[in-house]
Amino acid sequence: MKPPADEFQLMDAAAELAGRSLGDLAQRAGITVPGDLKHAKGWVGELLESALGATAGSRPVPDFENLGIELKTIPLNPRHQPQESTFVCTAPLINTAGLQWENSTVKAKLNRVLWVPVEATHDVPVAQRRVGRAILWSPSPAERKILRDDWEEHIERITLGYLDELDARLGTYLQIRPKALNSRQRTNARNHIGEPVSAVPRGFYLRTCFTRRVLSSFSNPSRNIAAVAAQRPTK
DNA sequence: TACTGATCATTC
DNA sequence: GAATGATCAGTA
Repeated sequence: MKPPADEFQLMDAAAELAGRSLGDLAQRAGITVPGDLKHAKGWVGELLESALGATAGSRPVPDFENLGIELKTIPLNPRHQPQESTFVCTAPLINTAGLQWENSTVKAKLNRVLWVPVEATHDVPVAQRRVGRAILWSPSPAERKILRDDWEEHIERITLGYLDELDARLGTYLQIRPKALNSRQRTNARNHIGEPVSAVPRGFYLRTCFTRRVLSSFSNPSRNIAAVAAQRPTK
């Protein structure tokens, strides 16, 4: 699939995928469907990237670089709600002093996201799972503020060298969790007195409750309108 | 059953 | 080695 030239081409391509099965998409792309995702955890995401012409590869930039749009597949449980957290990007553990939210990778990636829901019921064979309607989303001012506050709290802990305190329970919407080959992997970091130390690599993740909010606001128009209205300054 | 910490595959 | 794509699986 060629990279979309603009947002409309991307949305057309995404709309064309709605209702199709992963087996269908894989066949078109000439890709074999894995029996399960245990040893192919990124397979669905990569299939959708291929189907929509994403270009970023493994660089820390949005998938559709020219459009500034990030592609995220979102696994749905049997009730068709998001069932997993969403990886955003690697968390920096060194040289974090002076980092600003405005220049952060998190902000760049979440500024505009194409969410593509995909059925993820374990009982259903991977090939039979269907793609849902894609949503082109940007954070509301209220969401932006919370994401920024979360990010700044995490970065401050890292900058102060309190890595031991980094914990998935911190952060309202944005959390930090291990992002590694295994628990033995290490990367460079600094402790609270500025000495070089080794630490498990971390990543930023969006909590499941956050993606549930995002999707439900789109599937329930009145709720979405209410959310927008609530942000309008009263006068 | 929801959530956190652990893990798997691939690319550059 | 570090970035991407995530889901798995044990436990609270």
